[in-house]
Amino acid sequence: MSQTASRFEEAAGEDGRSLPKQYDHKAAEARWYAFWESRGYFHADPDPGREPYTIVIPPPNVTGALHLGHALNNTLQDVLIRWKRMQGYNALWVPGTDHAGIATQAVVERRLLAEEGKTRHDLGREGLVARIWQWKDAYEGRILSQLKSMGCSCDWRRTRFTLDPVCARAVRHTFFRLFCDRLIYRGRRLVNWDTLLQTAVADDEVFHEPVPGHFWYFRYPVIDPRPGEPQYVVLATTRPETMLGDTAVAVHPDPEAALDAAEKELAARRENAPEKEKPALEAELREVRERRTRLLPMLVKLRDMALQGRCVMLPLQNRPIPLIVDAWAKPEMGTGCVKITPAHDPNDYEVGLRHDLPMVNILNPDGTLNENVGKYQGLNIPQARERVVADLQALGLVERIEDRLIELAHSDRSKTPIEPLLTDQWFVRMESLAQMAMDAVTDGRVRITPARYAQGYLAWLSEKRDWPISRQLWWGHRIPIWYCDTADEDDLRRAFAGRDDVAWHRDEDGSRWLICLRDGELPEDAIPGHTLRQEEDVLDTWFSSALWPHSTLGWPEQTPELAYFYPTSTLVTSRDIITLWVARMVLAGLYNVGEVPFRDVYIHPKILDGYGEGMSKSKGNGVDPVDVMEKFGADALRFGLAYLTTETQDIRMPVSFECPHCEHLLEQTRENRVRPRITCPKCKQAFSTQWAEKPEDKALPRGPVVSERFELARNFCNKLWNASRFVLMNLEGYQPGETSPEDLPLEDRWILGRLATVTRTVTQSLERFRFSEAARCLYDFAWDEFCSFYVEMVKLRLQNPQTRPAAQRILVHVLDVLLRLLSPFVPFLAEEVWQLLRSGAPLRGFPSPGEAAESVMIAAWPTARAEDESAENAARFRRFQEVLGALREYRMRNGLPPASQLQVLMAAEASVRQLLEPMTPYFRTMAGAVVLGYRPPRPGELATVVHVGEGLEVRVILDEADRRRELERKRQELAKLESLIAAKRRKLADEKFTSRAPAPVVEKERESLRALEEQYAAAGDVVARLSQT
RNA sequence: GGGCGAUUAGCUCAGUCGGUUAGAGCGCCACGCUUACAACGUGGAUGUCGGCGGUUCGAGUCCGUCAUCGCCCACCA
Repeated sequence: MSQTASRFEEAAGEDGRSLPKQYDHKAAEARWYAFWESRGYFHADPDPGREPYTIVIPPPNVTGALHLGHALNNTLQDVLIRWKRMQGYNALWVPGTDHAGIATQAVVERRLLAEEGKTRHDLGREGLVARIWQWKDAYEGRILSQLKSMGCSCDWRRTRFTLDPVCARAVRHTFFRLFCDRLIYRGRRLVNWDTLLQTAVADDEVFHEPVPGHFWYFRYPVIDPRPGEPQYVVLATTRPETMLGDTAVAVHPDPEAALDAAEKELAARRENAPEKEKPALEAELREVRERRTRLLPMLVKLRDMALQGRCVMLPLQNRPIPLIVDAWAKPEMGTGCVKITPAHDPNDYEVGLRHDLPMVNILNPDGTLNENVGKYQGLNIPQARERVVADLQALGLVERIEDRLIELAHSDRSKTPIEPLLTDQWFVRMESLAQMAMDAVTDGRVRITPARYAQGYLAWLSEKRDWPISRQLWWGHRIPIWYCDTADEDDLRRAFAGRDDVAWHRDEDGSRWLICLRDGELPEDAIPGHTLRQEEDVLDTWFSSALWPHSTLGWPEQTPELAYFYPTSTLVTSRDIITLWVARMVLAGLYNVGEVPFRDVYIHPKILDGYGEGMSKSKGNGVDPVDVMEKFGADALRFGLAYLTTETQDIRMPVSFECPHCEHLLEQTRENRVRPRITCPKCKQAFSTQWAEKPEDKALPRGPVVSERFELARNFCNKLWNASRFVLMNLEGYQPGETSPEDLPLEDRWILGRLATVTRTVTQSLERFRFSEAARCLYDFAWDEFCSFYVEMVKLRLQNPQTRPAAQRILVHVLDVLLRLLSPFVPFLAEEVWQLLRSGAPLRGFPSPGEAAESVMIAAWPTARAEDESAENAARFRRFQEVLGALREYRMRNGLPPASQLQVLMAAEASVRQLLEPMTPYFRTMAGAVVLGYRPPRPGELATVVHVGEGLEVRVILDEADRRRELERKRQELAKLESLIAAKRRKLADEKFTSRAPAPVVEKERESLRALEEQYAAAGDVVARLSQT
């Protein structure tokens, strides 16, 4: 026995009597995690003799500490990995963290500015990156320790970071291969530009939010209008400043046909629309028709002018721009024509490409206007907007202004408005890669659970939009490209002769060489006589994340780990990164390794606050799992989360501040959750929150944020602890031995049968990722069956030296199996009890004893003993439970004092009597009822019926004082039974039912009617007897 | 605009293949500290299963529709 365990044994005492009445989670957690680690239980190494089961962690961002969503994600992974480990799989859980490029750099930059008033340019690239590494070290440490305190059984030797040398090598090899395969290219494209962080961001990193704005109507003068032609074109915009970059005005090629089509569509929609929407559609329809008279003639004229190559004058810039013909201009919208700003709008960009328009970029990377806008240069966007509108107004070119709510694109990271900007970026060509990833799901090589999420995955991939992978940041994998403008191809061939780790081709516009290197760095003078310049940009974080399942296992090296553990088994993640991450892992795995990265993807629910909003740092409604563990324990956190993980529902979790002074719980509201300090309404003392920044706030004790929804799990843990204490306190004289099922009393055979069923249910639930189902099954069994019945009943047998040994063996065995089933959910508690049980009962089992494993986490997962399951035993035990329940109810209803004894008469058929007679002592201990005999009441004996079952009537001897009340109750009962019986009879008299419903259902109804009639007869009999004087 | 999910007790949620009188935890009421457990025990009260229509012998469950809430995708000069 290890030192840890023997010291523990001493502390526990010999018979468990000195164990505390409340489970001390803190002591157990520290003790057993260290024990597991010291034994190397979390380690997994390739072993051809065993089947692997692998999970790679979704690497948490090093931006900050873990929140409750991570706790859920990792709890579920640990449940799976512990379960599979116990099933005998060689179970590997690879841990690690993600550098989260843009997010982490943004956090560190923000802090740098707040605390030191410096920007990244004050530190320079190296300085800033060094700062971020410091930050990363601190938060990585904190994250890993949070995972450990949750009990996560990761193989910590294999901890990876997406920016570490192993992952970096994988990134470089992937980039190099993609480059050689021409699947990576550089091009000038319109991208989402974050002007605060000054980087491109992907569509996925953009969210839309309605903000109040305006619709401005401007007039662009027509150049040299001919008679009958309009003097100017009216255009509408929500972003006036972009007009400075306009290079055309578009009009539809056939405005009349377009209006016809629009009208037709609206008319059709109106036909099918529900009444409520009809007025709105009606109005739209009128509007379109009205346009025919109001706008159509002019649109036709403008179209003709466009075909003649006519121009309008762009005001303020005094630049002629062409009228063009393009179907993008919808006659049914706006003013019917549209200004084209190719460099600052995605749709206009497409128009610009079609018509080969100049693309005038008007923005600097920081969001100020550049040299292309003359006197507006240097203004920021709001300033420029104001000036442009004012200047146009002064020229009389503003027709009108309307208020309007605009769905404005914002950057996920900086929360500032996104500007579409034309820049040089790197892209991955998605066509073939996306198809591979789609096929993997459609043909079932990757299974997504719940299946409905496959739809979004496929829809997103089917767009096959190229993936912008460059980011103008400093924190990340630098793009391994060197530029050379001056060399010719011969120079390159000579310089890199014989090297297979260098590849090159020309830039899209042919102006320069792009040279890609697989490993290491290229010196500036790698090509004699020419100077190389390295690309400044870094790669999108998801580029390295996409490689995670194989890069963590050592790819591109053909490591034994890669060969053995890849493809991994299950990926557990949340739905918001199915496209960003899951899809990209699938395509990267297929491209690099030629095999899918995982067989199963399980998508778990999201944790929401009491208002149904997602939890986040910025909202201030986040919960730190450490706070929950501190208050309730790691096991309660885990069990509580698993219990709440159902198929379709997100987890709604109202949260409270806990006053650190008086433990009062203060419900968190939208209003109070962002305050730096709160005064407890109960004890009137102040405490600080996560928002505390001022020293005087920070000095206050912190009020943790917790949720009462973990109480159920905490109470359950305590219940398990006390049931275990009971077993441990009754181990004296325990002797392991063979037990034959035939010798066991009903309660033993019942609990063994239930144990088998529970074992099968829990196993099947886990196989289908039904975590809540598994947890509920264990909860109900442990509490309502093991504790409330089995333990209560076994107490009697433990007192009798004759029956004690067998009772002990079964009791110990049931606890043993239960602990193993619970162990993936509540590993600390299970281990604590397991070790105590091991010192008192090292040999145990049914029907034959065996030696208990040295830890529950490496014990064998139970298998259901089908031969223990007996529907007959279950039914027999249920009869006992029913009688017991009826007797208890009678006691409570009549407010009998606890010490009083019920006197019971049973009228029973022989078989029922045979069943109930052995239970006589239990009626006494569990219901305070003495069975006087198996007979009907004698004449004059005052009694009432408390239970009627098949072949059984249970009566209780009545006090004269209770007669009236009981009479009244029975009369009410009769009335209720009467209506039930009437309904039942009607149903059975209905020929449609009896002829069409399946025979067993009809028979069941008949039986049910018979039972009701018996109850009715019995109650009637009681009424008759009690009514007599 | 397209898609997904939800609506069951005061609150948070289960409810398997359509089949007895619809469940749990918390909260509430009554009684009880009985040597495993008051973080507990025993018992109780609480329901138009969102509305309407349909299929069916039978609907919380299946279909249609409406309402409300949440999420995702696309788009809006």
